[in-house]
Amino acid sequence: MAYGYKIGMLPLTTVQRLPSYLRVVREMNRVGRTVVSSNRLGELLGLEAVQVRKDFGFIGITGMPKSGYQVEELVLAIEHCLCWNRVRDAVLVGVGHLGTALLGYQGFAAHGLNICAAFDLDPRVAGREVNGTPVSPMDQLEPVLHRLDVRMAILTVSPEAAQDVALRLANAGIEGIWNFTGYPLNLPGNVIVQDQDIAIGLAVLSAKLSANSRENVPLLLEGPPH
Amino acid sequence: MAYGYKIGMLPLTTVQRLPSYLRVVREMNRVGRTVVSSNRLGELLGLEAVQVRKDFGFIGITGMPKSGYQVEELVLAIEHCLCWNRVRDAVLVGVGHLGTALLGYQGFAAHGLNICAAFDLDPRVAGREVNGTPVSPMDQLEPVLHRLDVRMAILTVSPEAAQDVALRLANAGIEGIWNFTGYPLNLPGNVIVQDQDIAIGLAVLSAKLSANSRENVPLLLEGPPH
DNA sequence: GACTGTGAATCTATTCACAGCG
DNA sequence: CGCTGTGAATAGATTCACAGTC
Repeated sequence: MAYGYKIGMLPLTTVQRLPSYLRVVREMNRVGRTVVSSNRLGELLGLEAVQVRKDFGFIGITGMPKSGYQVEELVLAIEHCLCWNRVRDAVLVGVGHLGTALLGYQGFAAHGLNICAAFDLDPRVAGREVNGTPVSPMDQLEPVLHRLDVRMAILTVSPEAAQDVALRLANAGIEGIWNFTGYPLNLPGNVIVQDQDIAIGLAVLSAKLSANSRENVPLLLEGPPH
Repeated sequence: MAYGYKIGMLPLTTVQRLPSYLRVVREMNRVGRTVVSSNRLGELLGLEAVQVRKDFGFIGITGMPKSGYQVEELVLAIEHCLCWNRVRDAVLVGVGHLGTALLGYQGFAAHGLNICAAFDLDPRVAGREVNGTPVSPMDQLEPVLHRLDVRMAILTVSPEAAQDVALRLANAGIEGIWNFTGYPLNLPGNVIVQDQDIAIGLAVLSAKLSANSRENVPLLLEGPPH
């Protein structure tokens, strides 16, 4: 019930690896390389070659014995899986430090994402443009959303405001929320929430660093995974 | 070889859930709540109660039948696991949109992280302070690092510069790199790299959104996980 | 009765081993 | 041969079922 192993027909873990495959094969495509083996890709990304082959099997890509996979075919197939071959509009709510950074991030174009409007409570921010995107006051949220036909929202407000704003987004017909607030949103089941909690990465790194230190100090510790 | 299931003696998945537990129990502690059941925590975080109990077992916390777990004990134990109860210094390299946002992020204090110095190539940025942290030019990286005794670095340079800068950090004695560049770093095995790839979250959300659309359109699709 | 704690069962993901093909 | 593709084996995470305790 809590887990969510599959997305459509793809394993979640496969979907999570698609962006890194895509980055590499796009670069290969750019420099004119036409084929690549699972072995080479695995080497570049720190994965087992079998895993790469299994993943490509899931997204319906089949390679050629002896030579490998067609680079261009891979680019198109992965973009298709993620819908990154067409532009998806999104709105951003909360133009603080992080919201501003995301509005200025150039990479979204390569991921088919276009932030077409932003919102903020602060009257000093609302009304202006931030990194090229017009910012409206929060009370314009519902009217603007009704005009725009947007399915996705990026939530970068404070944790305290997160739940309220998310509910307003859900009621205004938003289908997917990319939640940067760290607050665990409680929404009707038809709204998809993707949590992007920066603290998780920091937690893993912190724990690894301290496990590393304890290795040099006398303490019981498990060896590396295999 | 590629996976990394355990951190010290804790399962990776448990470590990844610790930040959300911590956020909730800190809030409970703040408002004066002294005990909490696994059931209640699971409900708040969208997890099974058993999972919560298993996780707490791993970090050595034991509760009381009938009443539950001591909130304060949980806060201390989780902070201890993640080393978030003492301050860990870090440097940040690459003061662009994202780097600036991270320098302005107030939440790091709650995670025991203090960014004590930043670096950037751009001479217009280097020499100034950004959100309270002094920014030095890139050629000061090694000298400053030798003076500071810092173990961790936050990498927010462009993907093109990522590998070079990471190598310099590794050579200067940095033990852990929090890598926001999306570029797969290739470093000596004693350096811990934690990738924070924003594209992964977007990929999962994109895939879920389009899987959702296809549900309403005629197409074969698996039901929810269970 | 309402919780915790845990072995066993289940489900998922990764890895192995090897057949098949150009 | 050098590569892909895949059934079988293994490892890990979650969930179930239930015994134990206050």
